[in-house]
Amino acid sequence: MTKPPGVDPRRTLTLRDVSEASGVSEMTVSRVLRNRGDVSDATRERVLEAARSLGYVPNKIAGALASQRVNLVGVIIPSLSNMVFPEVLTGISDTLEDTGLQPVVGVTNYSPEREESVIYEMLSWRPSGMIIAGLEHTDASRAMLAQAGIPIVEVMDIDGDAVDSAVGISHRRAGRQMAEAIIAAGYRRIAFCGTMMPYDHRARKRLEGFEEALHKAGLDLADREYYSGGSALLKGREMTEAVLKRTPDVDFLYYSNDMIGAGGLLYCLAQGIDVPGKVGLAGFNGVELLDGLPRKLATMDACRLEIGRRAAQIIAGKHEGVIGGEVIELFPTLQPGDTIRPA
Amino acid sequence: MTKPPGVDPRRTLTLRDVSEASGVSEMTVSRVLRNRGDVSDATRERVLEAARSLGYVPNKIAGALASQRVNLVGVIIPSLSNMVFPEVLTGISDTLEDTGLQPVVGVTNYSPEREESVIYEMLSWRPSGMIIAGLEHTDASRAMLAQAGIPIVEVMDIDGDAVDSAVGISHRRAGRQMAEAIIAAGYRRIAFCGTMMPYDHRARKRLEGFEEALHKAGLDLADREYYSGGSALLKGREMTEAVLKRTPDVDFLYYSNDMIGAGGLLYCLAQGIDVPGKVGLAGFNGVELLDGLPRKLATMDACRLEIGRRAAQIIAGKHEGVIGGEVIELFPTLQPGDTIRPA
DNA sequence: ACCGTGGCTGTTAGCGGTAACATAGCCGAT
DNA sequence: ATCGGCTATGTTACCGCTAACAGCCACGGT
Repeated sequence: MTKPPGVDPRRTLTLRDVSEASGVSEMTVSRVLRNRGDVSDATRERVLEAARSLGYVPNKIAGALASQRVNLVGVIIPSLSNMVFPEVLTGISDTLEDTGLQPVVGVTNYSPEREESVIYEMLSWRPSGMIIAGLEHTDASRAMLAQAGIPIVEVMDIDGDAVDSAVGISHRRAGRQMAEAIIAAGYRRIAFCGTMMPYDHRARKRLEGFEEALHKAGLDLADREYYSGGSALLKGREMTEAVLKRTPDVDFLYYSNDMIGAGGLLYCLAQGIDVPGKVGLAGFNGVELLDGLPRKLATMDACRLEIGRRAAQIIAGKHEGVIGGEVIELFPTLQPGDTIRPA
Repeated sequence: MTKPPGVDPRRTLTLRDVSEASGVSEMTVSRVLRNRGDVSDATRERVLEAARSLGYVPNKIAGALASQRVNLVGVIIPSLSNMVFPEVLTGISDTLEDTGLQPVVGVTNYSPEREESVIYEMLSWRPSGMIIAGLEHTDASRAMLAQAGIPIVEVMDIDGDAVDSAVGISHRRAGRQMAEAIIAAGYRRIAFCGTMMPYDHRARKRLEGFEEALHKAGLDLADREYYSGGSALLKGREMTEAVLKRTPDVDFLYYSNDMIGAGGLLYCLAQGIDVPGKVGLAGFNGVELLDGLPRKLATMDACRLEIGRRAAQIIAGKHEGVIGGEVIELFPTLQPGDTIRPA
């Protein structure tokens, strides 16, 4: 808050101002504004009227300090441009809505150091709980979270050890399932296109599961291509072109997300390539965007809304007193769409 | 992590704990942790070591109350799923990065009532400044913002009256310019597809400017179609089909945003419609997504990053002492792409 | 009349920091 | 030796609100 020097006639108001304007003690005003304790209707009316006419806005900083209670829940995610995370956020907000808790978002840009400082910053506001994407954090981050004495929910992923609670899917399993479906459909020359980001652990785990299943079937990735930055749709197009030129006998492309998958799909259609006959395609996430494409891309839903909801429920529940970490695994369903040929 | 002295091992730590552990006063610890004032190197080291080994995280609530300073900037936007707003946010974060200020996001879902309560909630944390999308707010909202005694920047739009400062483009003018370009290219049977949302004031203003320019040229909208909810890409496709079936002689479709425009483009291409020969198309926003489409959609950049940056600069500047509302108009450029035929 | 009771309101003492001022050494200049 | 001027550290008084408890008053039962 900027404190203007000198005597400011528009000094920010305090309980005292409302108390003087309504002729009762500050405590009574506080009670009225929080709907707590017994206050007579007459007094309540007078106080509310005074507060309204003055335009009083309570100071939650002081309130939080005095009551040792903060109705905020920190939510830390890697990015806002991924679409996946806003959806998780939606699930969180919806569920928190009627608990009196409020989400506060922090973004790390997939950087562990940045994540560490965002965690530190958030904890310094003493939130009631924390929801954070992923299970991979720096040692310092984990220590801070563990020490904080508040419920922590790590979301999206359950392949690893949680600090406290976790809600998510097994990306390794998801990758495996997709590979199995692809193999079952008869594809054999399978390539992968994905992000270069070393810190997208979930994409990495999907690929690991995917390759594991390939190996089990005696196969290897026929080709692979990575990108970073830029328009995902465009990159998908470019990577697809690169792979198909370099390894013409590829008959399936597995993308680390739907956006690049959509780019690949548009490329194939524009080139007149028979999808899914000559080349099959699959992505990951089940983003809404896909509904508008000329053909439906095979994908797996990442249960984003549900993850947000369950995470928020855990926080809201603990807030009420429960303790102890729990791990909730959700199971994504494979949506074959129109880009894997029927087995 | 060393176990802190005292009865409750998991009690949250305070300055006093660090002070006792390092043998100096709380004040000195406070100075070290904020890098303020003169502290000898020896003491500094000792304090930092103690703080680190205890895992102390300062309590910003107490700090803010005592110092009357909060390094937060409230940012209120209608939605996170629009892509436009995350980009504005990026501009804001980037600029705020090295000012010690930190953005805190609130989402209104295009509801004025929700906006009002988000404003109230945010102001109750006494932020250093506030950035809020749009110029249209309830009377109560405007009053709160005006009274708050902090810099307020309304962003995206400058067609209207600002509470304090504003940074944005004229959507009315943007609509007009697009109409003029379309008319100049020889199109005459022009239709509009857009959102139904009554509170998307900027889309409304663009349409108003657009129609104004049509009227000036003696034209009227040949048809119009609205949607709400669902996948924008899909809706664009459906609306386009509906318009072209209902009014077959339409030769141009103006979309209220790029996403539905992209859907329309994909539909036209799939139908083998000659774009831009038989039908021209244009959207609005200049979203990155468009780069990946088979053909480039005509659009106008909404200067989102720049808006975020300038808004943040204003807050950061005022924070340093400057006062007085300023209005900054930015000028979007028309990107004709491949979907308006050359004039 | 007395006391207990319950409804309403006020008083006191912090919450965990920080601003502002006070103080203790230590130095060199007088 | 004295003093002023540093630098490094400590002390005090809040910031604006709320938990916990204290006080007051009207009322009804005995």
